[in-house]
Amino acid sequence: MSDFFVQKLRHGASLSEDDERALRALCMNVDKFDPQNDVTMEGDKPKSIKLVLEGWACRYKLLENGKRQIISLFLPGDMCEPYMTLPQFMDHSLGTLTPVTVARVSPEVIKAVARERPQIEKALWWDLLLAMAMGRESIVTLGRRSASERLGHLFCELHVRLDKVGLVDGLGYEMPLTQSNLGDLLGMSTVHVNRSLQELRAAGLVTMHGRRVTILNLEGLRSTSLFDPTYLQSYTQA
Amino acid sequence: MSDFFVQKLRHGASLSEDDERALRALCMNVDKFDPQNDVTMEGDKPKSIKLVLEGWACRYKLLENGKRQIISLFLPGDMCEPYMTLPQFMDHSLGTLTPVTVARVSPEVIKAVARERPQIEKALWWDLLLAMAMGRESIVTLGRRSASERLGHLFCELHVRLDKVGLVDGLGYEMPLTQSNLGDLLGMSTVHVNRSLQELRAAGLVTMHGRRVTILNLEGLRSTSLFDPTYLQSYTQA
DNA sequence: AAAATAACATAACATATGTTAAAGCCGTAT
DNA sequence: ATACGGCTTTAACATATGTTATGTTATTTT
Repeated sequence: MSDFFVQKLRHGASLSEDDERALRALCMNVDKFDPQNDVTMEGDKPKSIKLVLEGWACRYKLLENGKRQIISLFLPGDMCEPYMTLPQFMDHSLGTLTPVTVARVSPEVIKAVARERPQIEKALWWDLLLAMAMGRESIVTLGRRSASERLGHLFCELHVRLDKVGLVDGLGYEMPLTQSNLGDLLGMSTVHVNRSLQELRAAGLVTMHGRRVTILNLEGLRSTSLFDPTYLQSYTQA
Repeated sequence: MSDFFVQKLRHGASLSEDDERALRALCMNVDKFDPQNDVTMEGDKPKSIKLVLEGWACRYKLLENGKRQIISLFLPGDMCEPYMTLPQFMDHSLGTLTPVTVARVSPEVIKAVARERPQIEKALWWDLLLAMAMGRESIVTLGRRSASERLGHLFCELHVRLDKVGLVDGLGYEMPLTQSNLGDLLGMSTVHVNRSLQELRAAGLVTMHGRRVTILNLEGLRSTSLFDPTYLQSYTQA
C-alpha cells in the first residue's frame, strides 16, 4: 500500500484518522507512466492536479536552443501543483524519470476537502511553502555553488526528503537519476557530472553503485556542500 | 499616491471599488528604509507580511563562503511572502536595493479580507502563482542560459513586470541595480556582468545610461535571450 | 576646489566547465 | 551466446567565466 502522500503531509499538520482517509480518497484516479514520458506537456490546459504516488518525476522546460532544465524533482508523495488554481496552460512540462504512478485530483474536490478539514488545508499550504523553499534553494545552488557542491547539496537534500517518506535505509537510498538527468537538474554537462561525482567519491563523502547512493560522511558532505537544512524546516510547526 | 499594489493585483482578478479600498486599507503600517538595508534578516521570526509600496527590494541568501545570491526582485507593488502562512523563522533575508517604502500587514487581517472578498483571494493567489512561475524561470536562466542571455532575459522580464505597474515609458525604464547587484542576481561576477552588458550594447539590443535601461530592439533582445513571456501569463484569466 | 567614495571599465591571467569523441560496461532481447 | 542500446568513464581540447588588479569616471562630502 503506497501511502507516501499521507506520510509526507503528516509532517505539515497533525492529521486525524478521518483526515487521512479523506486524503486517501483523493487518490482514486490513478495512471501509470513509463520512464521518460510526459505526464503533462507545455501548452496543455490541465484539468487535474497531479500527485506522484510512486516513482520519480520532474518539472522541466526545454529551451529553443535544445537545452533542457529540470526545475524540480517529484519524489513519492509529492504534489505537482498547488491545490488552489490550475494554470490556463502549462508553461512547462511534467515528465517521469522512472515508472511512475500518478493520481489525478480534481481541483474542486481538493478545494472542498481543504475547506472542510482545516488540518488538511494547513498541510497543503505547508507542502506548497516547502516546495517554494526548495525552489529558492535551487536558485542559490545554480547561482552560487560549484559543480561538486551542487551534487553534494542535492544528495543532502534528497537524504532529508526521502527520509520523510521512509525511503532512506541506513546510510543511503535509491537514486534512479542518470548522470544526464543530474546534469539537466544541476545545470551542467554530463561529462562534468561524472568528473564531479568522482571528486566526491575521492573525498570519501559519497558513493554511487548502480541506482544507489551511499553517504559515507554526512557531516563532511553537508559542510563541503554548504548544505544547511534550515530551508526544509522553516515552515514546520513545533 | 503610490498605488502600485492595487494596480498590480488588478491584473490577477477584476476588483470592485470596495475590493480596492479594502486592499488600500491593508497598507496602514508603513516603514521607510534606506538602500542596502535589511527589512528582515535570516533567522528572524516575522510577525507581518511585507509589501513593497515603492522602491526596489530583494530576497537573498548569504552562503558560508561569503557569496551572495539574490533569489528574487521585489518591484513596487510586490508582496514578499504568501498571505496564508508565515515561516517559523526566515531561511533568507529581505533587503532593499533603493530607498524603499514597505507596508507591514498582519496575516490575520489579510486572511480575513481574503475570506470575505473572493476577488481579493483570487488576486492574491494569482500573485503567488506568478511569483512561483518567475522563480521557475530563474532556475532555467541560472541553469541553462549564458551570461548575456541572462542579462537580456532579465531586461525583458523587467520590461513586462514594470509595464504592469505603469513604470515603463516608451522604450525603457528606470533600473536602479548596480552591476554588482546584477551579478548577485544572475549568478555571475561583476566583471563578467560588465563584459556581457557590452556585448548586448554592441549588438544594438540594449543600452544603460546611469539608472536607465533603453531597449533598442525588443524582438531582437527577446529572441537572442530566449525570452518567452508565456510564464508571466499562464495564470492570467481571459 | 579638494578629497573621498562608489560605480564602471579594462586588462592579463587562472580555472572551471563545456564539447566532442571514443572506449568500456552492463542489462536486455533475440 | 550474441548483439544491441543505453549509460558511464576517460581523454584532449575549446571556451566561458572568475580573479585580481588598476585606471577611469561620476557623485557626494567637506
